[in-house]
Amino acid sequence: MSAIQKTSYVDVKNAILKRIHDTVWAPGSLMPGEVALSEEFGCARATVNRALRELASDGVIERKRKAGTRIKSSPTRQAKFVIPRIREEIEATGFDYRYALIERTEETPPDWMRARMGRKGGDDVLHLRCMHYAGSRAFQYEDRWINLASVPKARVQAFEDINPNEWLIREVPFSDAEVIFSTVNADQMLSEMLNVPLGAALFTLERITWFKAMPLTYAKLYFHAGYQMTTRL
Amino acid sequence: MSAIQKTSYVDVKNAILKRIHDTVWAPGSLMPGEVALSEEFGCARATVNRALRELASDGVIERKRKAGTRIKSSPTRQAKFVIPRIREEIEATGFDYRYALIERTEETPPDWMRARMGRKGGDDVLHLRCMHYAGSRAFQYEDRWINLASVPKARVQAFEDINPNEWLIREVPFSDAEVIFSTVNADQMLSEMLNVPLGAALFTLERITWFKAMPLTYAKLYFHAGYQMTTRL
DNA sequence: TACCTTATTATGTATAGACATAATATCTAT
DNA sequence: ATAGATATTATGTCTATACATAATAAGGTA
Repeated sequence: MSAIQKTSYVDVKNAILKRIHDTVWAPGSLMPGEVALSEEFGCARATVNRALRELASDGVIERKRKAGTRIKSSPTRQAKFVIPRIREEIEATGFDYRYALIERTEETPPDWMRARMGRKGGDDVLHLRCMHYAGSRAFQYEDRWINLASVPKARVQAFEDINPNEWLIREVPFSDAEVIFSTVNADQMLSEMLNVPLGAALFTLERITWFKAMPLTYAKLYFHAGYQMTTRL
Repeated sequence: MSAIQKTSYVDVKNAILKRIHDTVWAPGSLMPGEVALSEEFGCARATVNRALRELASDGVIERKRKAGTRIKSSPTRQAKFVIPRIREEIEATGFDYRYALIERTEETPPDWMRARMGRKGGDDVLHLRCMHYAGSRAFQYEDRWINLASVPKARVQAFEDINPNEWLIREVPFSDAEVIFSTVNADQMLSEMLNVPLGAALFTLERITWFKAMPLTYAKLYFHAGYQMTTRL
């Protein structure tokens, strides 16, 4: 009835995960090479390779050419967080998304920002302060700086009808980004903007974006009180 | 001197990303199939396949058998956060890691917890309250519940010399986990434990872990003031 | 001993060909 | 027209083979 089942890369993955958990292969130790494993499991080396490649990207093992593959002594469990576009995040909950520009100025970047973005931040930056609403409720306050040396087109953009993020995604490609989650107590300005008590704990997301070592933009997003980010692993 | 360079899956990836950004292929639209692309790029279908597979796992495109591959209309940028083991996180900064158990009780789970962990939470749980220190500084307060129905071994474990996380990782395999980042204002207890002012904004990480629909453990971790999580994409 | 050159080796990637599978499109009998 | 069987098709995966590359080990020379 059933033909012989070929061993899939998923099977190999599971078999290896089981051995790691049963400490057949101890943490930190070297495990057999791809050729040995492919013989043992009765499959092609490419199959083992894919299994190991995925395990490595999952953070379970570490691979080095010639040196071989070893079990990570501290399996760095990693969580993938989807950073949603705010319009979709809000519209997904059934509310209308509304955006408002509060202030738009051209400045020379403050020192702390220059430090964050690297030495290339010597030029003028466009500073935008804006709000994002879900229906009638304040959802997020955004503090945005755009490097005018690397994004000159921003100088002639009003940002009154489109939010900086959507505009940037459409207009400017980026190569690297850094994301920082942290918290802050609401100060006077934030408490008024987000309609929360003074001192409320707010979730913040900072994002710095580069294109090949050239800083493009820095944003700090302050979420409404009670905001949370969820993921499964 | 230099032989003809074969087109790598990285090249294909980049070429496709460029086209998506230049809206050669509009968001939501169908892009050419693997065979067509492999002919165009002059490489094997497997090469294109790997490029597309990775782009899909990066959240740039969506693939379905027979239906084809289409550009995601909202490219869900995702950030991979490494959730470090606290001992390593602390020792990496040069401080000594110290752990202290504050309280260990067996309880019936409160309603809010039962709701979080699913219906299987009807049994007894082990409730642990503990602290993690970096040198002499309070680093993290941990509120941990362990489902004794699914982890009976925990009943005979004192948790005085080993922290719950390290013990669980070693003893209990899990299949699924949910992670939630949020914030909270320090209450009286937290302000004393973490040595922060009353009301300070604290970063919190909740984690629920299952093994095949069976809830194993729920933990809520409260970090010291100023804690932040960083990642690059 | 210190330093440079040269194997050696495990992983990394590319390829052509084959079959599997899921989802859609088409055809057929009622 | 409609429900069910059948064909078609794009992706998904496995195989065997080949060559590339990085890192280590081994060997030889000053």
